[in-house]
Amino acid sequence: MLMPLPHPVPDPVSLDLLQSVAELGSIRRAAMAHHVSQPAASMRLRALERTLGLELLDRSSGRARLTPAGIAVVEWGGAVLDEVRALLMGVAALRAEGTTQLRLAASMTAAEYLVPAWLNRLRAAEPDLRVSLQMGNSEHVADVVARREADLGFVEGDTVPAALESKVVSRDELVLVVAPSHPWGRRRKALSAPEVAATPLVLREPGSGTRQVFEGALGACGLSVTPLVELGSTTAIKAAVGSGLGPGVLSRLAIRAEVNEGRMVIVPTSGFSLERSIRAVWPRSVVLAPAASLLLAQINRPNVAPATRARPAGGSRSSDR
Amino acid sequence: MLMPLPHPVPDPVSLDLLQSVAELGSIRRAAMAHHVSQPAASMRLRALERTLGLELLDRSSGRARLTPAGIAVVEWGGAVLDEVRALLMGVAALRAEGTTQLRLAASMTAAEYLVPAWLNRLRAAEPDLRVSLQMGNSEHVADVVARREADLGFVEGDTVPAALESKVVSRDELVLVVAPSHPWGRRRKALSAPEVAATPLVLREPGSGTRQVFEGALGACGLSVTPLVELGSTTAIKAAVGSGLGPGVLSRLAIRAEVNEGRMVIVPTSGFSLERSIRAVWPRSVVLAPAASLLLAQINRPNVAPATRARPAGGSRSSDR
DNA sequence: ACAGAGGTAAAAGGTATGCTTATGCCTCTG
DNA sequence: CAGAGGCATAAGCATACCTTTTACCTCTGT
Repeated sequence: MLMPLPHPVPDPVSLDLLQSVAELGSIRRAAMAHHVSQPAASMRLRALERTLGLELLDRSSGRARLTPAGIAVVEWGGAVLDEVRALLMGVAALRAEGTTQLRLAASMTAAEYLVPAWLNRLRAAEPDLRVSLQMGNSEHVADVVARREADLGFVEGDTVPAALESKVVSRDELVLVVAPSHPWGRRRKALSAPEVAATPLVLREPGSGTRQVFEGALGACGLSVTPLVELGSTTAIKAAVGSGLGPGVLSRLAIRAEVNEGRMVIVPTSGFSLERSIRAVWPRSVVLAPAASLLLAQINRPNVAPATRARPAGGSRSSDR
Repeated sequence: MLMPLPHPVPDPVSLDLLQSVAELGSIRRAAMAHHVSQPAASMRLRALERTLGLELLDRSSGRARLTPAGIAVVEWGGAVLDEVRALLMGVAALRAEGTTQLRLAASMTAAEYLVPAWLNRLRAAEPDLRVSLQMGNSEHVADVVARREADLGFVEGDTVPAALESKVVSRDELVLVVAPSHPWGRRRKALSAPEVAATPLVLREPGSGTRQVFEGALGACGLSVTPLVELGSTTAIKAAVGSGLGPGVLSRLAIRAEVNEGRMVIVPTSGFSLERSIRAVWPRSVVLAPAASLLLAQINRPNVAPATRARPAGGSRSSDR
């Protein structure tokens, strides 16, 4: 089970303020940018230094200058703030009901793991674009798009209604994961379908989408699953697997961070496929809404470091800043 | 210039509490895990719902259950919390002075962008390992390691003292970046060295490491730089370039998030190289400290999704969860 | 050398937020 | 139908935060 956060937690607002100090070069200007008085900013920064136990600013020369530790905290805090912004983008989209220029509908997996990042990217090109997001299962999404209640949808799977145009934008796959301490944690040889079927697993409850996909894949081999425990949420499964209860089955997207940070290990399997595409879908016979086509372009333009470039060996998300 | 965070900012502690509700299935147990009373937890969660403007929990059935929006916020919040944890790992390492089992020394670039992720990974294998981190320029790091005041160091460049063993663990590179709105934002043809030298650029101040490297690379072509403005911090340059002031020169590691989210664009260049290795270094004639070799193993074990697997097209860090 | 400007810290007062304990209501279960 | 588990409300208290005012410090330019 994942531990709660240790007690002295830095406040995002204070980290943001420190960010502004780094950008603007003085506490006074940072305070103005945040619409607070200068003493308030000074106090916040001092409180931040106290909770972190580090001297972030050198005030001895009149003007406040960042210490080396301060520079590091600015960078690390920037990563925190980026995630906060992504969360806020997602929340704003979920909340927006009327007065939106781009109405999205997405399956749970796409909405949870992909959409906020895309929105964050879209914001760079169109800061004032209002976006709304509707979540549901893939059929619901296709339905909503077909009825023109959403401009663009994101669904899992390769079967889309004939009335919809579609394009693959990402992939997902269910994978078998264990805690690093598990005997399978260092296994290199792929597990066969019968071996997987014979193993008691931490699974979602019957009827859930991932459970159905998993049962279907094993069923295609004439096998059935043997649940160890059945839990109602992805997070609960992560916690159970992470605590060493047993192997679990989860979406690869859902455990990317855990795997990158070494908190979980993917066990290779063979003999059955749990891969699914994630597709953008939109009404055929209709011109794509301008904002929707812009979003699609943003998603597809691989404006990132070339794939030939090695990712840092550690590869954790924190290094992605 | 990067805008300050919008006003209603979710509290990490509340997000962590919501995480525990998702894991444990009830507000009461989440409250116990966080060592607060049940009403306090209930109030925090209600406050979180108010600030986000979303209904996260369905309390109508006695037991509190996550709504679809709640599930999404749990996942998005998890990304925030991972970054917070990485920051706390880094801060703890910076603060730790005595009583540590692993003493690290790292150049600024490595410490800012790589070390916290590695520490986060190390924590999964050895949760109780105490790590200390010292920051400095590459010569200082090599010095500290040679004097046995650190067990392991991370430096930039390919020249290491003969007394030290070394191993490449990552790469870095200075790149030319512009705002997406800049004419060069869509340029595909690489800029030549003379073109770069003729362009007024946003640069670090003379004497800084990145400035020296950049001047050296152009100097090797018989050219010199033409500064547009000179700023004292990476963050200030990011802000200036992002606001469209002009092209800037920064470490690729420093702008990974901005590029992934489309807030900045890397302009291809040719004719001069600004690449550098990042190497781990340790004393030759000495057995590597056990914790140090464990860390090295963690860094090198590519226990992540296979590189052959397509990353999500959007590729922002938020999608890395 | 000196005056002015810009920048930061300290003190005092008022407001708001958060936590705790005690208590009541609701919903499932047997 | 009774009991248990779980969540919300209420009252009281402590703490944290922001604001304004004031004072000290450090650079800069004449």
